[in-house]
Amino acid sequence: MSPTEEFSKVVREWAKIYMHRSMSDFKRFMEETGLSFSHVNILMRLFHGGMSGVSEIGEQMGITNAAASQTVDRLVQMGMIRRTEDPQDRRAKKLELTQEGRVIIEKGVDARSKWIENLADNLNPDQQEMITSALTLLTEAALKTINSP
Amino acid sequence: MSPTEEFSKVVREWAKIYMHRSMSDFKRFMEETGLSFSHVNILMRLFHGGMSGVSEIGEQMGITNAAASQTVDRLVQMGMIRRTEDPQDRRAKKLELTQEGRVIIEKGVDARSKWIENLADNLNPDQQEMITSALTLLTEAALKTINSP
DNA sequence: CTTATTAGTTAAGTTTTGTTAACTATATCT
DNA sequence: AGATATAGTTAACAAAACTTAACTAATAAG
Repeated sequence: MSPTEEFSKVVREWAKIYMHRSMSDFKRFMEETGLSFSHVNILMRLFHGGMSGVSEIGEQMGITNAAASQTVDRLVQMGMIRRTEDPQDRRAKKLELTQEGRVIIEKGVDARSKWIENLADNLNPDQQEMITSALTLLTEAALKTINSP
Repeated sequence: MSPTEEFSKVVREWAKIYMHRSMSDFKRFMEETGLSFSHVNILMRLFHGGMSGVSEIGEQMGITNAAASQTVDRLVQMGMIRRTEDPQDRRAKKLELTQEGRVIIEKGVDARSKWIENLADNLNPDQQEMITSALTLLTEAALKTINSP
């Protein structure tokens, strides 16, 4: 196997393990909270960096305004999202997580981080440092490909 | 930031980029083929390593036998799966991809690999080698944590 | 000012995906 | 052989997640 093939293979192998773990964590989280994939998706977006409009959510999820409005409404009824009138433009709504919503999502995010910390415990400082440099390199290379698929 | 925190951060950063890319590729693939998440899931499992029973599919997806049977039937009607009687146990069915199914899934898998090869082009041989060692180490460490969450 | 656009909601109906329950056919156990 | 278990299918129905179309309210443009 050529070095590049080897590279390709280990990238895929690591991704397979990481994805498998993330997916099963995600699935368990959905079962525990009674939230659907779309629900978690929306709450995550509000958690990281916030977001204003109902339309924006629809656009990003590739669904109609109406569908987004209904899903958001469901989350409002569950007490996960607070929906208030935007004072700048009173047609629009400002969406943000409630205390309850934030706590639940935080719990999910923390659970995911914990596994990585666990991983670090199985690696000595030199190894951690080497992996850190390697992944930094990889991330930089990936960012370059974003505009050249 | 401590070396371990740095480690944790870059692992998450790389995962974020990789996942984002995988997800949008996956979504596009679903749109192009008209297949649902569950459909692709089943076809992928049959593609990698094959699988026999309808029940096994149900178990792995966390749905009932009946639901698995219906979804499989849908894929048979689409011409993606061939469903034959298992000669060893005539109650059971042997499921495998048809030519058409295999070609479609292969196309999806190839598209995903292509990006990684693209990535390699942005890295010189020394960098590739270093990343290969790092990810091998990381994968090994991850496998150790599987039985100790 | 009045017309058009934009943001969001609501109602009605469809599609997808799942469940439960009843059934067929084969295999296994005693 | 006869009772029981297993693999899968089918029918009837329920829930989730969409869509389209009609509607309200606020803003932007002529």
